[in-house]
Amino acid sequence: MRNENKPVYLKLRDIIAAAILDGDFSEGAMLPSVRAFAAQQGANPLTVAKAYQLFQDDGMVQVKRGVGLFVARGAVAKLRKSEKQNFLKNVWPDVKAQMDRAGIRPSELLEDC
Amino acid sequence: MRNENKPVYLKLRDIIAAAILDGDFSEGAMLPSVRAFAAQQGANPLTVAKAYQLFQDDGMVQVKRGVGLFVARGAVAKLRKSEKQNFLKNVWPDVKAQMDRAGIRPSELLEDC
DNA sequence: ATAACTGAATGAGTGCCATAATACAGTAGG
DNA sequence: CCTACTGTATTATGGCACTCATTCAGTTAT
Repeated sequence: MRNENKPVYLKLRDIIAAAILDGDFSEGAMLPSVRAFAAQQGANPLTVAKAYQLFQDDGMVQVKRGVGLFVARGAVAKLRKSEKQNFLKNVWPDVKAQMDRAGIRPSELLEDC
Repeated sequence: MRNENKPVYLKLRDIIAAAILDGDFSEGAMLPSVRAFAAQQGANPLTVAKAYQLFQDDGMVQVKRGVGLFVARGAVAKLRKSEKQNFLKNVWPDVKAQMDRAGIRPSELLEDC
């Protein structure tokens, strides 16, 4: 697998990012507290905090100390753009090389286009 | 990046796999010795041995102790099949999910089809 | 025999990850 | 005020994966 070999704090980051992109948390909405999310995911609160920290560094999550963490304005578009750039720059080249080596044609993967 | 965060022995594995799939080493041919390949790649011989070990475990590389490592019969087809199955089962689902979340359409990535 | 090459095992060192146990700091509500 | 909730900092610890230096073991050619 690919998600299994990833550190917990990065897996948590992905879960949060997916939730934000899926609209589970609108902009301005409060995210689950560190302790609550830790309990829900069966993880350590500090590990959750480390995951949240990644979003704070990018300004996608605003912290109101003593209150909670909130999805920043414009975070959804910013996150989607960031995810896209990362995919095109870091993920896709390797994926394409892997496909070429394995002899996989794109038509095997897609129904449309 | 993605290859940068990967352990050296897995990067070496990929290099070897690509070389075999590209036909740089035909079936029955001797692979570079552990020390030679290590020197060539600027890696430690034991790390190279660990990479080679992965192929031995799958029976794609035959070892003649004291002589060298050789590409096993049927290894190319076996390797290509293995790479394909791994891609379809472990890589592609995550990649597709990532594309959907980031709003990337397949047509942005492919010229043909 | 001996030199020069092969792969392989043992053990140690290193760094990241995850956790635990506290303690601290800020905010809201009764 | 006080309680209960927020996020955060500190320190220590255990575990695990990766890497490597050393050494051993097998083969071949001279």
